[in-house]
Amino acid sequence: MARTDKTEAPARGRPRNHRTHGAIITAANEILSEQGFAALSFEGLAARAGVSKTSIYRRWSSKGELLLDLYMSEVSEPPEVPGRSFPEALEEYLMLTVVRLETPWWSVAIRSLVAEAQSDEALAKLVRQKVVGPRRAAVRKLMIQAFKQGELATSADIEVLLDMLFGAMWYRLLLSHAPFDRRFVSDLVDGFMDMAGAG
Amino acid sequence: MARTDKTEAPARGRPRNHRTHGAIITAANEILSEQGFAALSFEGLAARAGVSKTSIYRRWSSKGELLLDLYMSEVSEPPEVPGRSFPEALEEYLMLTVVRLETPWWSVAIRSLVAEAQSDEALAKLVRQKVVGPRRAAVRKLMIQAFKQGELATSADIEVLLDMLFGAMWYRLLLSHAPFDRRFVSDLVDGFMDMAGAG
Amino acid sequence: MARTDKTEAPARGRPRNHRTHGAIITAANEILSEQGFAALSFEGLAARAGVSKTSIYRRWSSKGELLLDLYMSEVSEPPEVPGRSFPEALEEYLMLTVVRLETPWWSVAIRSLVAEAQSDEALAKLVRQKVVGPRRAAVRKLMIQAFKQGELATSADIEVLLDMLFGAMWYRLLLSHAPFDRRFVSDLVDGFMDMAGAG
Amino acid sequence: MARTDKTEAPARGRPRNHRTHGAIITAANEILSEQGFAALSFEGLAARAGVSKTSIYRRWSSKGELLLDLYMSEVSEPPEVPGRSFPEALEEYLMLTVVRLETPWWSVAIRSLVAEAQSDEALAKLVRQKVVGPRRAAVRKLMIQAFKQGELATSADIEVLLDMLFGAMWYRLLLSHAPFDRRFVSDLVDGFMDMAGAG
DNA sequence: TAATAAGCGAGACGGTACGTCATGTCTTACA
DNA sequence: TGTAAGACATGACGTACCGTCTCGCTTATTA
Repeated sequence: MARTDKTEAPARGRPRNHRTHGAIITAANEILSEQGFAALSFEGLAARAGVSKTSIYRRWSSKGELLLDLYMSEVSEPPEVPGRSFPEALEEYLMLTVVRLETPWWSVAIRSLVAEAQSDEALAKLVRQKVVGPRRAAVRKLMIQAFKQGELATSADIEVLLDMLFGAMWYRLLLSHAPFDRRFVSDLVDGFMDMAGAG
Repeated sequence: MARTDKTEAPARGRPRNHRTHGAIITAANEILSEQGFAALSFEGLAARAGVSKTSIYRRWSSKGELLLDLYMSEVSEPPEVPGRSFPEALEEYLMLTVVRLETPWWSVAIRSLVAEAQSDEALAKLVRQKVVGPRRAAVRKLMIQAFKQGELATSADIEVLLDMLFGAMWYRLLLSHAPFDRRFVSDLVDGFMDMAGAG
Repeated sequence: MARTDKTEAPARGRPRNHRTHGAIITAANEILSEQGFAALSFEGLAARAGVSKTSIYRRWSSKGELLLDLYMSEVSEPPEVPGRSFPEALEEYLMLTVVRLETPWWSVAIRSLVAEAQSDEALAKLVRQKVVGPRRAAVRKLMIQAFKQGELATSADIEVLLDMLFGAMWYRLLLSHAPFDRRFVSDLVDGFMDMAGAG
Repeated sequence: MARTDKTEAPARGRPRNHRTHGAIITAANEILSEQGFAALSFEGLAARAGVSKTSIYRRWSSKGELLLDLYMSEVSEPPEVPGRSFPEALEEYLMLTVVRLETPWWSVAIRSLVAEAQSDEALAKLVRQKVVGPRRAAVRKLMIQAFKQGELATSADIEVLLDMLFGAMWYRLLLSHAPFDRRFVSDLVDGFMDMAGAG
């Protein structure tokens, strides 16, 4: 995360130039799209953005932090659409991810994020907080409601149910043994409801 | 994979020295255990193994290839134990993975392998062939038998069922949002049987 | 030549460290004296000088360039001593070279410089500019004066005369078929005056 | 020199294959013509000639030795043409060298030979024996005859005279400060005769 | 005719060095 | 204090050659 997020900021000395900031973000996104995360170096990024390395290090201390920032800056909260049945709501929610990942940038970003997190515990923690947690929370909320309304009927642990749903998604995304597409989400939700649905 | 796997060589030139080979493997395993995959460089590996860089490049063209070889050389086929019920066989099979991953070396190896594969399609393909595929095949076989014997009763696609089971495993392993332990496997199998089991 | 010779830099960024510079020069001179030019590698030089390879490459792009710099930094202009006859002045001038080359360092340096220039046209050009040209100019000046004052009497082209004198010097130096010593210079000047002198 | 030149040769074991020999020579000449001596490596040469490195090392222990062999194999003795005046004979002799060096191959070969000899005393000795010595001997012979016949009149040491003539040639060849061409040889001989000739 | 000896290609091997790239830190002048 | 520029030590990259070696095989001479 950008280090200025410390909220205080009494603003001493020369203020940060937001054009510098933007140039870095833009260049990073371009490199990510064109060559992937492995090709993203602070050195090359500085050159492409026309910015000094110092200015980048001042904002992010690792490639992972920068990557997470890029990722987060693009995510927006899904609109709550009430009045749906559980399977509809679930499919709609999961579909958002699939649709997003049809854009190569997103695919590269999220896969790199997880890859990077394997050897960077700080980043891993952030990923759990910013990416994994909120999604589980959203679906957990849907599930609890569905249990209440009798749409779900299983004695399995709800956390395990979340693991099975999201796990299947990440599994296809990261291991690529089969397509990660709308059809898959549809099948996944159908299969899940077939097993866990009431009736 | 080591490049000598090109089927049958007619044995020309000076043969490979298996001591050299062994020294590399040993040193690589040590570095992996002690410092992790990020600290594994061909340069340092050569120094530690007392071997020239050329001798390493001759065998593996990337760190990922080497890593997969290290991984594969340690895997052994699980003994077939007949006469079990499906949930017992499934739990036993999945438990093998959990037990293995209690050793830090295994955890580092497999997580690095997947991380590396995110930006190396050739490696990704090998991982699917050597790691993902056989495991799915093994459990698929168990499932088919279970369906026949009436232990499983669901109309969900079998591939989706595999995605949910293995997905949950990988998800906990790679995202670490919750413990990846024996308890988890037990809960997972219980939950799965609760939903998909007959009766 | 060191790359900073680009006229006047407006001094941007961190300035070059002259201690780094000095350490390189010193180490290079030592290696040259002790082991000769063939043993001079950028790798070894960096190690000996306690300096990074980058810092060397930043200054010189080839061993030849560095060598010329080492050579030039040691050369000083010969003092003009007026009131001599032409043969005395000539002998004194050429003798300076012989005396210098009695030191092994000089011999190694200049011979390596010419050797290197055989396959490096950029270096060859520099050698002509910095080494060959000034020496010819100095002796050409003496000759013109000698012609004016009647000390030389020959209709041979002055450039050819220079070729014969300097050529004889380089020939003995590079081919080593006979000693390159004070006696030789003395004989050379005597022979030259015997043929080209007036009277 | 090829190591088999030891004259004895009771010929045991499998005899050398002259096609192998020829392939090496041919390839070496090609590389020399196309890319120069600096680009000539035993490794690359073996590949180009379709020959093993061993086969090359068996014949020549260094690039210099090989180069001298290439050079010598192309040289033929100049035909003695009697009945000429000294300046005519001298010019004809020196002109042979100039003409030969108009071919790039020759220029590269001889310049590389001298360059290499600067750091390889064994090669230097061979060059003196095979290249420098015979040429000096030939012209020395001409000079002695010329002195006897009154065509030369100078008290300068004959060795110094040879140094001036050949020195001027090598000087232009190796330092390239001025053209090394027929015009130069003509001027050189003219200048020399102007100074040293009788009358 | 068998033994012996060398030639030969292929290619492994431990080395050394290459020239480049990226890291993260630093130092400077200027804003 | 931010910034661009760039120096710096470090360390790794992947490649090229070096000169030596070890193989299987071939081609000669000698016993």
